[in-house]
Amino acid sequence: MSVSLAIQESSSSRDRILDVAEWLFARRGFNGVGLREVADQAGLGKSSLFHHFQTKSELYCQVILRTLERIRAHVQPALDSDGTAAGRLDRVVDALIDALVGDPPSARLLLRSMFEDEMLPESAHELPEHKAAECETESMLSDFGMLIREGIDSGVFRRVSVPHTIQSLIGAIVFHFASGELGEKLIHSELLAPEAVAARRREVKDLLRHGMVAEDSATAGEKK
Amino acid sequence: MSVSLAIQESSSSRDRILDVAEWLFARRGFNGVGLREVADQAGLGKSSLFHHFQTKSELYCQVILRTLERIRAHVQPALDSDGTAAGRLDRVVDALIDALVGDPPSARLLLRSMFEDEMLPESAHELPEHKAAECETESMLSDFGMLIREGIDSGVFRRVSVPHTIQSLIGAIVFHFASGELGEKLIHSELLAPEAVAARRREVKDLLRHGMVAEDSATAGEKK
DNA sequence: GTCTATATCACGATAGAC
DNA sequence: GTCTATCGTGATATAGAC
Repeated sequence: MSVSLAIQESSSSRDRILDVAEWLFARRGFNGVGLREVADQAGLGKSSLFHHFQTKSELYCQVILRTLERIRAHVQPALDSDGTAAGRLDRVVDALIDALVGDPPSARLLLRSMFEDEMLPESAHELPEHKAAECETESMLSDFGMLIREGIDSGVFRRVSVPHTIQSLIGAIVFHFASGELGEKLIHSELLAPEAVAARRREVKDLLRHGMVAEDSATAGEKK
Repeated sequence: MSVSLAIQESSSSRDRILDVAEWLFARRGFNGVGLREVADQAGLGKSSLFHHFQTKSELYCQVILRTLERIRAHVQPALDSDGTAAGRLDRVVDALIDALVGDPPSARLLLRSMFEDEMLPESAHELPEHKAAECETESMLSDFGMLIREGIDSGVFRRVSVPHTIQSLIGAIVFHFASGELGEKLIHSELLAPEAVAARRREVKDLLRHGMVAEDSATAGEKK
């Protein structure tokens, strides 16, 4: 309906295909999307796709890789910024949310890609795009980990488990923006509405800072 | 390989089909699973499935519903328990983790089901199993919300956003156990290994209690 | 680069014997 | 309740004209 639209009329066929495929793969997954539908929405015949991408897997992997690189581009300045680990983590959270909001299908696409690897054909795992995507993922998770580790070592953060904290961050951020109808029913708003995005930023960062417990200054150390 | 196995030889055909389908749908999604494969692994011919389930959609919806009901059965006692909202929330977290760990495919299955609804055929949305599953989901989210609301009203929790906190909880808990290879690479352990599960319980509950910041008793109120 | 036409295959579902 | 056989469809991918 109003979901898939425009996509830019003045771009190259290749970019139009990638844009259409990104939306479709995000909403219905690798196996749920037919190249016929991609071709139609990109304004081409089905066979024309194979002049731009040799296989469906290659198209898929290029979509994933492009999304990861966009996120990296958003997050890198925050990682490189100055200040305490806590301040930088806040900026990373903001940058990650910026990236996901600026590329609406990306949250779902990434969440799906995390557990749809095994339903790609064997051959897809040999594609350079696939390996590059894996590498980019590892690299970003590693950078997040180093930031958290630095925060612990400098005494700014508790002695959290670094990998578990990364998992919680991904869960709290990426999952939220991937949650679609379920999330929108919960928050009674579109996930990408400006106030909803602002609220999400605030809630995630406050949760990271204070947890859920009220007035921990007064009762800290007493509980547990 | 070592993933799909045994499944109980002494159960009814119907239960074997449900068990096999649960594993397969969890790993590859609705469109990624063929009834041929379900039948093979259940030890039946493909056509025999249609004597137990009229359509693939019906099989899928019954798998989802069964999973939701198992989770409800685990979580209900925690919701009904006594004590502060904080204590009950801890028990709910534990119960939810118990449920996900006790039914290994369930985390992925649920995460997938949250955004695979729209790739089911139209007819599936009219199935009683589908409506029951939607109802069960809403009901459980509502119960979580009431618990958090009560914690805020009684002054135990900060004035968090209830729906956003639910989203963070789902993200931190369900996503983690659905994250598969990615999560296992991060934590350097199988997700369901007892120590890994114990660590996850601890990390999630500590994050809810204290956030990430160290020694908030000393610096509370100074930041922001 | 894009098209039409087609090859090949797997899918969900049905019919009907046993 | 399970089977074999089959129908109709839509998938990825290819061949080759324009």
